Amino acid sequence: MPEQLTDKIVQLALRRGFFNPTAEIYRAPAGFYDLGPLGALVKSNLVSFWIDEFVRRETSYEVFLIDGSLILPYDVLKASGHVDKFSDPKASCKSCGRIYRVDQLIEEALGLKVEGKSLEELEQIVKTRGVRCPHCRGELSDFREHHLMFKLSVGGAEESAFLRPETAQNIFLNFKRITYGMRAKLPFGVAQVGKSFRNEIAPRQSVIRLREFSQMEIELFFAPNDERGPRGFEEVADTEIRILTREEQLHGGEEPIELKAGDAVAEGIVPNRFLAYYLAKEVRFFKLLGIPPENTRFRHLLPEETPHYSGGNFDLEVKFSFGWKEIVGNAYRRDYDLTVHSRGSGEDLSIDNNGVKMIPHVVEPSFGVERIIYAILEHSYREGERDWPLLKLPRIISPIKAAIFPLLDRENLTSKALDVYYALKRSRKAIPVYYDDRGSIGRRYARADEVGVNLCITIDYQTLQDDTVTVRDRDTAEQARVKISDLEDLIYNDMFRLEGV
RNA sequence: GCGGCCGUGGUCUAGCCUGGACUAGGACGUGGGCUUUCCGAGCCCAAUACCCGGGUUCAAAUCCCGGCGGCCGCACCA
Repeated sequence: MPEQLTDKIVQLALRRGFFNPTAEIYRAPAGFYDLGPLGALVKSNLVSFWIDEFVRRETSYEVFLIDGSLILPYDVLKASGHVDKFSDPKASCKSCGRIYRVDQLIEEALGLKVEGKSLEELEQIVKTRGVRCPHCRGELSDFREHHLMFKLSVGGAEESAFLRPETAQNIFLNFKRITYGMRAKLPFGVAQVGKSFRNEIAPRQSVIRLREFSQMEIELFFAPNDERGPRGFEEVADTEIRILTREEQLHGGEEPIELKAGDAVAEGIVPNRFLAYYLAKEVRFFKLLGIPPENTRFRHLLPEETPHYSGGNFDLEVKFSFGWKEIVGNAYRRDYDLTVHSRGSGEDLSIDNNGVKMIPHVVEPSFGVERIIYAILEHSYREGERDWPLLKLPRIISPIKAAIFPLLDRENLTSKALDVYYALKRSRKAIPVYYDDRGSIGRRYARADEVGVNLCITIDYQTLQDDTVTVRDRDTAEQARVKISDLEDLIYNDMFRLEGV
């Protein structure tokens, strides 16, 4: 059985410090991962790049970046619907201890539809109809709700609260202040990057399904009757997007249709231009991250997969070695969130749009950070191009931008190399670099390639004569000789080199 | 959460079935030393492992039970 790509990526991640299970030395519960030194750099680079592309350099409307609390009071999540929707009724068998989902047990045993019934009602049904453990016929007891949210109690009064199950809620909670404080006019966006928490039953696949994970999200607020869409929509209207339609899925098909973002709206497949704008933007974003469009598709979620208020959800799925997997969720949530929070809080969250009072609609692209990191790793991993593995990370994402090597471990070369290294370290540009003089030069190139170091700088005997060094490019392995005085700018410019668009 | 398979240094693994000679072997990697004038060269030295707990036994990496973790399938996945 050949070794799978996922195994290789996970091994590399462990070995070289990209990520590893949390509290490994204690064998802690699954679903938590720490980013190591290189992983932390990759994440920080990815987040910065995303903020650049979706917030700072956004010219179609204003996007405000906020940073909200991870702990949210019970009432917020009750109003949003999470308290009710994010829990499953469970019970355990008195004699064998197995745990079951009560609703499924009843449906299987009695063929009854019990959706929407309360825990107490379900317990009644089990008791009166004599539903028993399917495994050992034991009596069922200990009926309780399994929350997919982590429950907390806050302060002396032990007020009930949860770790947020998505970043989005903070944005709705801050909506009124942002519209006032920033004098925001529709359309405008609010972005947030941060942790979310879901107490998954079975977290799996390393960093793909976590109980604690990071999201990069935008809530884009707009007037529902705004058919012009974002400023500059024309610029992205020709972008080809690949959509796995509902019809195709109903036939069990896997083939996406390909059409222009503008046409997708015109043909009524994508509900509005704001959503289509993001779909097009995402295609470009991931292309820059080394994930080609042909390895992506937008899956139009089926009606039963989306909440009743959804105006259409399109998951951006990427082709991994183990199959297609969602890495961005794009949801048209209409006015649901602001409406329920108006009702829940008693605060009027409508907005004055050119003299008309209204509750704006919202489109929400939500990016899963860890999944994207994993996708980038898989798509940049190369075997066979060299005698060792090579990680062709996008240059802007790679954790280390340059490595400094003396050609040989000789005093005159190492001291010169360290001079170059410290000069780069001290630079105001704060470029991540490292110094290595261990083993042969070839081995050092191999070590650098394996973690995607963009450039390798070698100090040789000629350096001692004329203050020039060789610069080796990771992707071509070609070398150029450059002046030491030009190095800082060269490395700095190189790390912003984008390929793909 | 259910079912199946699995858990040996940093990584991959040999050994487990058929308990004892296992002071647990190897490869790669790592640290140190020598060597080395541009793509994992070579030599020497060193450190590091039987997931945790209980049981059976004169004796457990090996057999049994439980926990934790991993993989796969089902379920779940705003």
